[in-house]
Amino acid sequence: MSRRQAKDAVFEQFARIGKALSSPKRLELLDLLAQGERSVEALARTANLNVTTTSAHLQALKQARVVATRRVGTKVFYRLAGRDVAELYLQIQRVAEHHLPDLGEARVNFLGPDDTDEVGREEVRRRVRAGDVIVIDVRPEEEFAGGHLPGAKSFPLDQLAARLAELPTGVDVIAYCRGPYCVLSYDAVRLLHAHGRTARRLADGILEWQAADLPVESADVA
Amino acid sequence: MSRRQAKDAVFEQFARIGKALSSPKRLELLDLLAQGERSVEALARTANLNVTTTSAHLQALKQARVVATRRVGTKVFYRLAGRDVAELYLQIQRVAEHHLPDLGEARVNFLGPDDTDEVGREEVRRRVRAGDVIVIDVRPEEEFAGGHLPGAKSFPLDQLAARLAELPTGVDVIAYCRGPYCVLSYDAVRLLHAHGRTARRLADGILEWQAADLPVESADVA
DNA sequence: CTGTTCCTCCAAAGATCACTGGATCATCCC
DNA sequence: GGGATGATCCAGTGATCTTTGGAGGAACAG
Repeated sequence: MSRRQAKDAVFEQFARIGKALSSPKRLELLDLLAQGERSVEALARTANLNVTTTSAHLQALKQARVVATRRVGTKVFYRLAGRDVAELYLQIQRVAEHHLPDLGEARVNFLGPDDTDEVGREEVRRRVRAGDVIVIDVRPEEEFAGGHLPGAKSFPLDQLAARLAELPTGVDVIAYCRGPYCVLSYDAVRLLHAHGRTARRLADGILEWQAADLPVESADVA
Repeated sequence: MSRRQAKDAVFEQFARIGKALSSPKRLELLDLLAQGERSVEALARTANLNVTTTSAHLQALKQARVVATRRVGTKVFYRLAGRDVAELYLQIQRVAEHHLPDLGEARVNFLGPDDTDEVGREEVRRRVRAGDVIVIDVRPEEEFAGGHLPGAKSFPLDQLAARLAELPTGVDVIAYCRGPYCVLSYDAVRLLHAHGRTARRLADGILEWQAADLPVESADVA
């Protein structure tokens, strides 16, 4: 084998990772998997794809070794192959945010106007320790169970309106969800405002929290 | 526009970055650009592509905004759009290295057997400060000029054999080049061994050095 | 203005990829 | 074993991507 061929083979391997990340649907699947393992059918439902297509995309991700599987009965659960994959996904978001002007527009169309206040990670940590704030996790319950901010309470967005009474009045509320491109915390804060509460969003989400090596609680549902 | 469409539009933007990284040739071009700006023709020559194909790939990278251009006379110089792009590329390498078993084989085929000793970044820094080691940069001269390790001397691989006399005997030599997948430092160390010198490689290259926020010298050719 | 250099655009051919519906396979429950 | 569920495999179609040669455009030197 010539050196040129050998060199091509190396870049061919790198490109396997790149190819896995080259489809919007696959990135959406990775986005979901970054929150915890999921069955094929659950992924298909959330990503708005039919099961066959979803399975095909998952096979592509699996061949690039960025996801791994676990079988439980008739279900197959997919998960990210490692933390480095989540970091790679975050880095793509970062580059896109920094260099693609069209993303800003797409973001506003999806998340709505920037009418909610943001809070940084450090402020959240400080005020949770001080106890003068209530942090709510508005993702679906399973994702909360898979890992959440220390001290956070689970208030899935679709239960929030019905469970408003559980939130003490007169205390600042901070909502968070998957990341800066997740609509749940935006909707949650708008809902709380509509009910006269003061509420803000964590600027990013659980993924960035973990990437910053901040502590995460899991399992015991609060 | 429905929420679903808006969400798809966001992932569409992320995928623009992923698509840019989905071709082995484009990754090879990025690998070169990570060392400094280059003209289309120079890139084509080094990557073993014809100019038309190279230009097409560069347009793809440019549309994804991961590279930028600068015109000088009749030449067009391409460069990475930012440090975050270099970090994205490194993260892809990291994920590939960690999860793709085939990469190990491809790597040995390209770089040859693991018969050379490696040195870590910290040891290099320490011994450069102590002055009991000579560090040589075996990349082409232009890349050295674009930025190099503090205290390093430029000994492009193709001049190394002819300039052996300039290297004092009895002092350890450490060679480095672009990164862990760059063949130059491997060849340099083997050449030095063949001439009875003691020589080792820096485990990775200039890119990782910069990513670790270590200082880099530029311009003044030593 | 003319010729040269370097790059980009265009059109065509071949390869690869995404999606779909139907069939098949693995597992579990009864 | 029979039926149900969840996932994968397969074949076909339409779309997209890669590569190539040739034409065209920008900058420059004489």
